[in-house]
This record gives sequence, C-alpha cells and structure tokens, in this order.
Amino acid sequence: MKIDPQSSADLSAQIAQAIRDAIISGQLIVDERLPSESELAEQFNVSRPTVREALKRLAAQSLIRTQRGATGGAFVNRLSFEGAYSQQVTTSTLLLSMNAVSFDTACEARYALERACASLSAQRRTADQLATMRAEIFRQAQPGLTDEAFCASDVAFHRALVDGAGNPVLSYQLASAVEAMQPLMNMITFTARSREEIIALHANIANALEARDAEKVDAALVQLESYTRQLAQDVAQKKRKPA
Amino acid sequence: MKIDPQSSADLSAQIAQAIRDAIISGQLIVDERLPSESELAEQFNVSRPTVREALKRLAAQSLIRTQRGATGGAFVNRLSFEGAYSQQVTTSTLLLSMNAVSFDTACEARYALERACASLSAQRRTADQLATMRAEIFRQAQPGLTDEAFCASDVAFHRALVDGAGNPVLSYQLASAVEAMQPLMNMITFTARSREEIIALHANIANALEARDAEKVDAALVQLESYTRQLAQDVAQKKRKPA
DNA sequence: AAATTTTTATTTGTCTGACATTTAAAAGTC
DNA sequence: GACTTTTAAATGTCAGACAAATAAAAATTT
Repeated sequence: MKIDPQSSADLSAQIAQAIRDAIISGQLIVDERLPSESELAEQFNVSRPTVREALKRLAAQSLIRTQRGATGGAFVNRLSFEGAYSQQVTTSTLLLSMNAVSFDTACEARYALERACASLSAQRRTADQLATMRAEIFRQAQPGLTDEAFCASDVAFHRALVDGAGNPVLSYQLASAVEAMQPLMNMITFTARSREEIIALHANIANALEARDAEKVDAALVQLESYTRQLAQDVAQKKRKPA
Repeated sequence: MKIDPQSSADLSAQIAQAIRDAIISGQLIVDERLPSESELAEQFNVSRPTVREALKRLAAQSLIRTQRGATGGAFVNRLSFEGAYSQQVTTSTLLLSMNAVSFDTACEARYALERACASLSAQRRTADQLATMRAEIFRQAQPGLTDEAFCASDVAFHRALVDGAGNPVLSYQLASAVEAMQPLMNMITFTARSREEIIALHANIANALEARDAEKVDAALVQLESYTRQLAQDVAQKKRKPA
C-alpha cells in the first residue's frame, strides 16, 4: 500500500484509494483489522487527522467499521446485501430526482426489471411470500389509507414479488429500483377508483403466482405498467391545465 | 439541519447524515455552496476536523465536491450516471466476491436483467450500437487474445446491447451487473472451441437485433446463459478432479 | 485608460499536540 | 475463585497553527 507524493489529489483520498484497492484485491480480508490510526499515519507519512479522513471515506462506503476501546480499530466489513441495498436506494433516488429522469423512463426500467424476475418468481415463490402479497393487497383495500401508506404497501408488495425469485442479487438490484421510484409515485394522487384498479391487478398477479403461471404474471405486470403510466400522465395533464 | 447531542453515534456521522438529508430533501440544491468548514463547525458546535470528517464522508459518496481557494468550498454534486455507475460496480463486485454468491446465482441475475432490456433494444437500437457489437465480435475472433481481453470485449458487447434499450436507468442498473461479473468470468478459461461457440451466439444476437426480432434475441440470450453456466461447471469440475 | 502585476483575503488541506471516552485485559483484592 | 480496580490502547474530539490555492481587489506600469 503506497501513495504517490507527486499526485495533486488529496492525501486522504489517495490513502482511502490505496486501502480500498487492498480490500478489493483481497490483500485485506473480511474482519481483518487495519493498523491503528497512528500506525497508518506513520506508514503513509501523514498526520493522524489525514488518516482519519481517509478512514471516514471508507466508512461512508461501508467498506470498514470502527470500534473504540483497547482491542478496537478499523475492521474490513463484510459487505451485506442489506447495506449495499440501502446505499443503492439513496443513490438511485438522488439520480432520479437530480437528473430529471422522466417518469416514463423510470417506470419502463422498473417494470422491465420486474418482469425479468416474474417468471422465476412464478417457479419459486414460497407460500410465505404469497401470503405477504395477499396481506399487502388487503392493506391497500383499507379505506382511509393515505397516498403515502398506499405507496409504501405497494413497494412492499412488489418487494415480495421480487424476493420470490429467490435470487439475492436480483432482489438487491430490483428492490432498489422499485424503492427509488417511491418519491415519484408519492406525487400521484390515487383516487378510490384508481386504487381499485391497482388492487385488482395486484390480485391478478397474486393469483397467477399462486397458480405458478408465469405468462399471466407477465401480462398483469404489463397492464399494471401501462395503467401506472396512464395515471402519471393524467396527473401531469391536470397540473398543466388545472380545472 | 440539526444533530442530536444525545446520540451515541459519531458526530461526524451525524453531521454527514444531516447534510445528506438536506440534499435528498432538496433543501440544498445542485451546485449550491455549503457554508465554509469554519461556519459549519460553529453551526453544529463542533470543531473543524469533525466537520471535515463529515464532509469527506459525503465526498466519498460523490454527494459533494470541494474546491480550494477564495471562492472555494464544498458544493452539492449533480449525481451523474457515470459516477453512480462506477460506484455501483465497486459495490457489486465486492458483494459477489465477499458473499460467496454462486456463479449460477450471479449468472441467472445477469441474464434475467439482460433479457429484460433485449426486447426494448430490438425496437430501439441504433446503427451505431449495432456497429459496436459487430466490432466487438470481430475483436473476439482475433487469435492470440488473452482471456482477460476476451472478457473485456464481452463486457463491451453486452454493454452496447444494454445501451440499445435507450433507457439510462436500465443501462445504469444493468451495466453494473454485467461488469461486476467480470472477475468471475475471468476465472474461466476460454478454449478456442468455446470462444467459437460464444462468438457464434453473439453473432446470432447481433443478427436478431439487426432484424429487430426480439424473440430471437431472447432465444440467443437463453442459449448464451446456459452455455456460460455449462462452461463454469466444467471449470469447477476440473478444479475438483484435475486431470 | 488599459493592461499587467502585486497584494490581500478567504478557503481548503495538513500538521502538532492534547484531552476525553470507550473497552478489554491485567493486576489487585476479598 | 470471583469480584473489583487499575491500566493501557484505541478511537473520538478539540484547539490552534501554518501551507497552498485561488479569485478578487489594489497597485503599478505601459
């Protein structure tokens, strides 16, 4: 692990990169303890605050964790799906909100991905996952539900659908896409009529999954996508030309 | 932007979270300048090193950038697809290498996602993207190509296929999945025979895209997936029982 | 007056040294 | 032997300083 004293980049960034490379290349393995901050400072020939800034950078990426105390220090993290997932949600959400990605584009991506695991889900979904979906459908039908709560339940429903594929990599990638869209979905007002429609489509999906009928799941998802886009369009139109 | 003095979490982590929340919620907008480090230190009632650690955390997530000098400071970054993408590749690569995700699981996820944009790509791919694919196929046929170079070209080919869908969100999500698998793919030795086979399948895909035939693209991808998994299995078997 | 150079102020980057806090192990005590 | 106290090591935080970069302001020259 060396740094280039000629480089114009921040020392803390260089040190972080050096350690990051060591982790990625396997020189540092999971749960291994890094040298103490003072030792690292000596190794890299910098001061402790500089080392600390580097370590905080790595901590922000969940590459390391720190513990205080006698046997404390910085340890290489085992990257968990959960951790990576929540980080991914933050990033995706910001991407959507900052880059003026159109609702249609986001929607298209989401459903394209979701349909990708629908057929796997039809094969593998467990009874538990099906029950979760049914429970969420039931919740969605409750009167007096706020739009936010309705959307949250919608996310949970689709999350269960995705998890049904039984592939953690897919769950990780997809769940973040679904969740990142939630702020956009929250901007849609769901009338009683549109909720009914969505719930019916959700029920179709659940029924098709119960029957392990991949084609019907796919068809229902296609319908749900086009209906969602229709709703968004109506909302956009009303905004332009308020009654 | 406030922090909880009762909390046991690091001050720098709390401050980073407070600023992060402000960015996500839109209180701080793109290219807006944060208060100077000294001002932030005063606001949060902490020292400057602590503020700096917080800012480094945000910089590690590309949420902010810093500039030195008179009009310098920390500015809110516009999250770019490229930046998010490279970060995502790092995370996904580590996830695959650290969590003993089986090759089959990763492969299944990758092709499920890839097939998801194949039909879009068949509709929308540009002549340029098709030409890129053809060029990569040509490169793959060159004798004397190392396995690493072959894999890199493979990534480029699939990247072009994904980009053909014309949906930046899909490109972003998918390209990272494809690229994250590269280290795993690099462990496979591609014999002349297997390269031939893969190149033929790539050609099938390109032809089908040229004809804008979504079904044929899908079929070729299914074949490619099963062939890739077959290859990986052979490699694993040879490792267990070396000739 | 215009162009160039110098100065100056501001801001981040880095260093030094100190103290607080947490934690586990070692030492001491009952 | 079980419990308590001490100690040492590590991270967390602070204060103050200087270095380096940078742009604006001021001064100088043409």
